[in-house]
Amino acid sequence: MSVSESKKKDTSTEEKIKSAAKTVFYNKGFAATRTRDIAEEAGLNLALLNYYFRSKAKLFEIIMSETFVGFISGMKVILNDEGTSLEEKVKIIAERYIDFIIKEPEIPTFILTEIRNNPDGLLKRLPIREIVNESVFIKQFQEAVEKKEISEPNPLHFLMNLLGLVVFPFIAKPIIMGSRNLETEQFNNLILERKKKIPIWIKAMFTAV
Amino acid sequence: MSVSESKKKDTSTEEKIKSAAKTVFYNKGFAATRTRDIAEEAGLNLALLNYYFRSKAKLFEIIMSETFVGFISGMKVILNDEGTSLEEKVKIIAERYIDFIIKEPEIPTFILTEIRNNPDGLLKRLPIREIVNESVFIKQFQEAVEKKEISEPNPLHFLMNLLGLVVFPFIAKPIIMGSRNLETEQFNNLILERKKKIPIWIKAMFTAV
DNA sequence: AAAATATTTAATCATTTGATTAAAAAATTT
DNA sequence: AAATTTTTTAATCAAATGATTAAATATTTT
Repeated sequence: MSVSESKKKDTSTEEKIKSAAKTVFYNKGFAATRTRDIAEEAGLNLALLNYYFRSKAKLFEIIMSETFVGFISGMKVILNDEGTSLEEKVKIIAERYIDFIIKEPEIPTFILTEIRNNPDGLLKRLPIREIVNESVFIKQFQEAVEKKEISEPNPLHFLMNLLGLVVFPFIAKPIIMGSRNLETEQFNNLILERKKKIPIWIKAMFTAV
Repeated sequence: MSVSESKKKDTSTEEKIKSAAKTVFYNKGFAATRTRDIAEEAGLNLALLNYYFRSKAKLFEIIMSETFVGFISGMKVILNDEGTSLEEKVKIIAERYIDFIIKEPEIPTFILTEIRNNPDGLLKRLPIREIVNESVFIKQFQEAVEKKEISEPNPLHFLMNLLGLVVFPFIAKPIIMGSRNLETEQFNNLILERKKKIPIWIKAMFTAV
């Protein structure tokens, strides 16, 4: 494939629609999104949407799948790395996910609200159960509990706290920004501080005294 | 007002509509809710909705206001109590909010998603700025920082972490329940454990060594 | 270049959905 | 009990919205 071909594909109509759909779906959710919003965002005729993707639902399905896979699949790899300690895993998750979400800050709210509207359908696709039940992380956690290095026996609390610390500020972003009249840059700086702080906080929370 | 009158009012058509609207709006959000869903949930004719509340938007407005006030106003009182220490405030917030949300678990997601869809309009109504900038809590926090009892100088991190630990599990509820095939009761037990744990975690995170 | 195929557009359809209306029924007042 | 007011219902409207179609344009293949 030539350079011009690949460039052409990047900005092809199909890609334009997908990109516009992402933007609109992320910000408004499925129900509040009009197909006309997507067409307008893409600068294209409405009929192209159905020409390329057959229906709003199908298009959404594609966006959602890609988003979920992009968000969660990395997690599985990190949590199954035999070469990193528990502490290192926390560090890597905090850093990578904060960087990832800063680039696409609407994703957490998007995922959580769309799962609310269709829990069964979407959850089947995500390897959450494997992560929580069979991962290297879980083994390491249980070992640490046995060695009394960790005071909390339930790994679910550990994961909830870690993900909560990482993700919650993005979900509450409008409230946080409104509470102190922050601009996006200030908000992002606040969040970036947390890349270093979260691993320290988690360590303080869970290491047995 | 007689007993029968008050009982009648509790189950009056207007109350039935409000109650049904709460249920449907909480679970699906404004955009995904059809006025017909509300009428059906209430077991009433669709036209009654407009007869009593004039429009879907007006009805939503009422539900939302009541929900927001109920959720946040208590917080302001707790954080402005001169008679409780920082540590006690954390304990009270964790306990009260977990009890509150267990009764209406959809509220956090409802609030956060509806704020996303209309940040300016709704945030004006909430006394977030006063809480974060002028509360007794803030004074106590700053004193503790000066006395080097607390290592983290920014109260926003403290509040984000506290609220994140309390609220995030409810937002991620479908994922958490799906991850281990939990029933609602098991999920609630997991959450109830956190009433005691969160104050301990917060203390561990923030007390200077 | 001609033919065939793929893409795009404008117009239109059918359904959904928020809202209204006029009449019926119920409750309240006189 | 009659008159009046309030509440409820069934039918319908109008706008929004997802989707389709047929024709026009562009691209690719022969």
